[in-house]
Amino acid sequence: MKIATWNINGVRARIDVLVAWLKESQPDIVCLQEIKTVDEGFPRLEIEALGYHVETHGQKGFNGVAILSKIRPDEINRGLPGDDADDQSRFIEGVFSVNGGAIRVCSLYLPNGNPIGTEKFLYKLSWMDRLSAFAESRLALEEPLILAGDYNVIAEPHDCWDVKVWQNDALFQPQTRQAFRRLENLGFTDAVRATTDAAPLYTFWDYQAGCWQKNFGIRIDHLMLSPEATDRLVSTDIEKHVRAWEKPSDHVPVAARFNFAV
DNA sequence: ATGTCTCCACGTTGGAGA
Repeated sequence: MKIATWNINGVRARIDVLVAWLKESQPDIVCLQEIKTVDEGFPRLEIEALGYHVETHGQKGFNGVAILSKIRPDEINRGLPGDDADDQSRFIEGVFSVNGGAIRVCSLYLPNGNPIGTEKFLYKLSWMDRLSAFAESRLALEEPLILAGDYNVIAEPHDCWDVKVWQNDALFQPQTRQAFRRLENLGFTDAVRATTDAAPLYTFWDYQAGCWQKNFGIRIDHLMLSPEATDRLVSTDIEKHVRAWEKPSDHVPVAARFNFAV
C-alpha cells in the first residue's frame, strides 16, 4: 500500500497537475494540504473519476486539508482536538480497514509560525502541543498510525540548504525542533529517515530567486509513523521530478510503501 | 535582498499569506 502526502498549494489551480500525478504515481491514500478552498469548491469529480474517495476539511482562501483514498474510509474526523476556538482547517483523520484491522491516516498542515515573536509563532507551538497530545492518545490504540503532512519544521540542519538563512525562521527555531522531537520521543518514526541516510533531501523549493534551479530547498513534509506502522514500512520516495512540471506546487509529493494488504 | 505564487475582495489591482 502506497500512502503519500503533498502540499498542493491550491487544489483548484493545481487540478491538472494533481490528476497527472495520481495517474503516474498510483497512490492508495493521499494526504493533501493547502487545498485553499471550501469543501464545495474541491474539484471532486475529476478525482472521483480516477477511482478515489474524497474527504475534505476546507476553508475559504487559506489552509484546508483532504484525504483521497482508493478504499472507502470507515470513519473521518475533522479538526485537531484541544482547542474549540481554533477555526483553521489544518487536520483530518481517516480510518481504513486492512487485513481485517484498522489503520489511521492523518493529513496535517502545521502552522508556518512566522514571524517569530508574534501570536503566529505561539499558535504554531500550541498547535504542536495539541498534536503531541493527540498522537499520545492514539498510541494507546496500538494501531498503525500515519501522521502525514506539511509540518513546517526543519528537523535537522541537513534538512535545509543553508542554516544561516533559516536560523531566524519559525521553521528552524529550537522550540519548533524540540516540539517535533517530542513526537519522536513518543515513539513516532520519520519514514524517510528510517529508509535512507542520504542528505540533503528536500521536499520544498521556494518559487522565488531560482531556488529550484539552485537546489535551495528544505525538507518539511514528513510521514511520522507509530511503531505498528513502522513495522510495516517498506520504502519511501520523495517524488522530486514533479517540481519540474508545468505550474508545479512549491512542495513535492512524499510517499511511503507499507506491506498492509487491503 | 525579498526576485513568485494563490487566493480574495466594495475586484480588472493590491494585500495577505507562505
